[in-house]
Amino acid sequence: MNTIQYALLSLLAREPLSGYDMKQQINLKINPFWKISNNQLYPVLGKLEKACFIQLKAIEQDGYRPARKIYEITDAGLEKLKEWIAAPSETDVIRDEFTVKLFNSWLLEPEKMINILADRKRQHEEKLLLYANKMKELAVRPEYGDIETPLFSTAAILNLRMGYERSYMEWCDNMGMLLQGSLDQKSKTAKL
Amino acid sequence: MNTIQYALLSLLAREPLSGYDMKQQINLKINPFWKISNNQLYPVLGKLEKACFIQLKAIEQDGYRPARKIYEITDAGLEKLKEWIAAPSETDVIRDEFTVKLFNSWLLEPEKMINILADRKRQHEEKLLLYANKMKELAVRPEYGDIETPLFSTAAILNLRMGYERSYMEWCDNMGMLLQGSLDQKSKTAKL
DNA sequence: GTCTTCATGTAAACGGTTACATGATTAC
DNA sequence: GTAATCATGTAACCGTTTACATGAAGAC
Repeated sequence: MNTIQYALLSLLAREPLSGYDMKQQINLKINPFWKISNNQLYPVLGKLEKACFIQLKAIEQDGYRPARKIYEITDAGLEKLKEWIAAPSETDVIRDEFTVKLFNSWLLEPEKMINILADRKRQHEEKLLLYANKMKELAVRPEYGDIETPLFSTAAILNLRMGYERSYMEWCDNMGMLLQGSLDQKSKTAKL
Repeated sequence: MNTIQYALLSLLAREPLSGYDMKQQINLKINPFWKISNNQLYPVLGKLEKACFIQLKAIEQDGYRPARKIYEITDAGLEKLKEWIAAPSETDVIRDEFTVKLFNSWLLEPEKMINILADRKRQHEEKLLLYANKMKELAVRPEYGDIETPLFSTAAILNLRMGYERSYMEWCDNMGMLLQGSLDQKSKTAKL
């Protein structure tokens, strides 16, 4: 059992869903947390069904549209999931392409680097706004604040990711100022 | 060309290295930024050599030890690397197993969750200390502060990761207090 | 006598991405 | 008439992990 399989169980622990729904939720709604493609999704659903952690609940047909295979989690699946979440996790290696580029920033003219940092900040600001908007949507729901509802967990993830985006933005600012300061000093020395 | 190949070029842009050295630097020294296994490393080195982005500089033999194949970056490789770092990057999806577990925190007793959060905070504190120590090592070097040296880029990555660890720790604290507050209120109501 | 380090490499399997396929409908 | 949405699925490939192999020296 790998993380993506537990992610699917996590979704079904909240409500019965079709494969299509799960993909949407992972890629869009729960976007801060994982990603999945069709090719992974359908075989993995098959595996989970074979292992009796999920089962087909219904097949919905809405007019001309393709049939929707709705899955639900089984008792065994819920048990498996609960076991997993209680087990300790290592901190994962963050593989961020930008960091590798940053490792080479000394090869770049400071002026270019300042622009790249400004761009980068904008990207993280966008994400922050996205999360903030999702948070606003959650805050008006009546269960908001109740720690025993799924909503609480979703809000917790959003909070975590908002903290990440804010710290990234702060870093962009600091780096930008550092480089700018270095440039200013250089032009001063050149004048003298 | 994928990120790991550019990561190897990045290392060779600083100094000639053997495959073994590169693995050590990626997995240990530059731990905050990527990871590589033998199976990926040696075929990828072969590819880079074939593409003429790196070349064999020397074969060192130190007594009984296996021969070290020292590689260096070519002009073409440096050019390719510079092109890449100037090109814009998307923000990568952060795949963190813990986040998926967090998505299920509503299934867990708050007491257990409080413990998990305390553990998690400890993990990130350890990483923060690790980065802080590396930073101290860099700070005493004479080139420190000069934005045109590799050291500056390394320090920038450490700064970024330290910000990440700090924001994670802060979030752990906030989440812990929220849960604790909710528990206290519950026991109060129970007494009345 | 077993474990670790140095240094190269390979085999097999799993995880994940990109692209394609179907077929009806709605939107521009 | 082209593109997007809904909903399932497959083929081929690339990226990554785990495990194994060699062989000599030094540490416990």
